[in-house]
Amino acid sequence: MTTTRKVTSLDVAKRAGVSRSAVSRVFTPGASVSERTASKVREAANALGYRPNVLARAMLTGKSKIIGLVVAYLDNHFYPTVLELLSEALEREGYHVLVFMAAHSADDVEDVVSQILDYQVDGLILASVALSSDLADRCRASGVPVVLFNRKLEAEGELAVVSDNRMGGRLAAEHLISVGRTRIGHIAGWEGASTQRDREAGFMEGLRSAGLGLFGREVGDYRLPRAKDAARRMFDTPDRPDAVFVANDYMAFGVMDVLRSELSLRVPEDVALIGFDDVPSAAWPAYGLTTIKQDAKAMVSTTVDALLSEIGGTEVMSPAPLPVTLVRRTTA
Amino acid sequence: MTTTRKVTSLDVAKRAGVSRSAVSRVFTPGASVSERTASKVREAANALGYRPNVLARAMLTGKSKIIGLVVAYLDNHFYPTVLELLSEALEREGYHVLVFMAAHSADDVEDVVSQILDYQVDGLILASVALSSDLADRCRASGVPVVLFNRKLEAEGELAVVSDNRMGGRLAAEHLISVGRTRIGHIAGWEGASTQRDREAGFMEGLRSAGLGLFGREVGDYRLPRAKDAARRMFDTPDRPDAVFVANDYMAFGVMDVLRSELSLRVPEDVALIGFDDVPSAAWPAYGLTTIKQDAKAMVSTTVDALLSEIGGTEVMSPAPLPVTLVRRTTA
DNA sequence: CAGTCTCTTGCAAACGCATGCAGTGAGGGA
DNA sequence: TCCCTCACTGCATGCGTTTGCAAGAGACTG
Repeated sequence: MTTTRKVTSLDVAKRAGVSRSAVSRVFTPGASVSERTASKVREAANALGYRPNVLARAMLTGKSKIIGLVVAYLDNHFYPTVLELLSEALEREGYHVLVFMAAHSADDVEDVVSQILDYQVDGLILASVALSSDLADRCRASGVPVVLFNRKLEAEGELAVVSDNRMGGRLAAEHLISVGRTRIGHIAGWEGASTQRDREAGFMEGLRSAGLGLFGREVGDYRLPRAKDAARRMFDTPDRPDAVFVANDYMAFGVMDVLRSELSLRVPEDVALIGFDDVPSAAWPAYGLTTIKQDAKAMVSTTVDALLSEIGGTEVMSPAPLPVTLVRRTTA
Repeated sequence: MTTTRKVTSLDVAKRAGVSRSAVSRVFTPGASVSERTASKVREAANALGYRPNVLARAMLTGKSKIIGLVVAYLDNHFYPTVLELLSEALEREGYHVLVFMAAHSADDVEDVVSQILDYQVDGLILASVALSSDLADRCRASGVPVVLFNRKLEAEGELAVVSDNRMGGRLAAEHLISVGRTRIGHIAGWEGASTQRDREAGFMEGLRSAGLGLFGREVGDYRLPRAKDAARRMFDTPDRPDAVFVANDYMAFGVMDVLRSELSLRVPEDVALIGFDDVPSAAWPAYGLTTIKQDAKAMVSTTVDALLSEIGGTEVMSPAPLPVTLVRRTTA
């Protein structure tokens, strides 16, 4: 195995008969170089297969062009979609994404963010994970802008991009009511999440406006097995709801599965179902899930805009919650 | 906004009353430091919130502890799963994952890999993307080990981790035959992929062993809309197959959807269906997809082992194709 | 008590690049 | 013709680390 030495700007400089500075400038947009040396350098660079070392550049400029992304629920199809969009959007801006999986414990997030900061990331996106205010301080101290995606912190002034979850919950309630349901239950996600709190608050508002109360409530923690258990508890009884608002699509699939397959209930005839997110598979005919759509594209582009602005040095406020819409399919 | 200066090893050194080398050694496992200075340094580091700058370390040691991952089909649930496993496994070894999305064009892959190399990654995992031999050379020249995941190159001696796709195809054929089907079709994935070629080859072998030929064949390119079109072409006719082997689960869902929802065919009564991968949703009752299971965990750990070995300097050969198994559910 | 060995520690030299500063030459105006 | 301007270029320094080398400090042996 021929251990090919790494080719540096000096090699290129020699071959092109110029100084290291010259080749550096050729690869730095906006620097002052004559076309003549530029072409000499480019030629030499191509011949040698030279490309600037991003890490070295990062040390010097303090900009690594990498964004840390921590994400927790990759089994929920909403997040792969988001990851893809995010990655594309950031690549378009010359950034790249360092991905970190967070277990769901706060300790783990702590740990993970520490590691991320070691990489001198230019920015940090936390998708569906909570951030201790302690940690937020550390980030701020490191000068790393942070934006929370699909989660917000009540107390702190953290930058957060969210949908109008409250309105979404309200829409869900109104829709179930509009199709004539009256015994309406709710299967909640993880109660520590702002999304859950907001969706449920809006949902309760909606019920209340119609003079209805909640017929039943179980917690699914945004996890599939728990959601199925929740469904079993809620429906394996004669006195059951005729409609449920499930806090996200992913859980709704599980709920629907136990309803139809285990309990032989018909959806929507026996029980109407509405979810939240509008993940791609919600549209698949096997589910045809009626749901509240979060506009993932808008969320992503808002996130990227906000983050890049902060990186650029302009302090920015959390954008308004993004609009959600009811997507009516067959389950309600 | 208080622009907090970045805290360096020198700051810690001063505070602890030692040299930069000392603090460096404290953070370098296996270096020679007395417990006394070590604790002084640790204390100072904690007080200042110091953590070594990974990028600076990377420059010097040449090891960035980051692995580039390029991935193309994130909508196919197999890959989020893989990403999660991969990321966890690598984090356990002290590595982190820089993710790059590749469009499906070869040009794009070229571009993407170039960018990855700029980050001085220690290794490269290409999931379901082809690698031009030109590019492979560039990587080798940079001394960056590459392993292909779920795809192999016929010609080159590239490191590749794959399942026994041929055997999988054969198992699929044998199973469909064993449940009494005789008019058996195939909906193929992208024909440029080795997975497709191997699965189909094994499948054809299986048919041939039973004296059967292929009843029909369409191409779905591993994309959902194309797979649905393929299904429409294959089944919207009186003279249709009574069973289909779909080259992966993701497409199989689409196929099943058009069969049941558009063409009112019953699965498996009218047509039996078998997929490949065993993604999580294959087990969901709404589909209950019979399929050939790829052991994602095994694939990932083999990949990580191979990559780390190569990074460690020991030349390693492509491992044998990993065993696959038939998972029988309700569609065949 | 001198000699040797082992354990620590600081010094200084890298790593690959960007950039302020000063210097070069050419061109243009007076 | 002279001087000023301006576009370009090279030098040298610094980014935050790691690490070979040599020197100091004990500890131990004979």
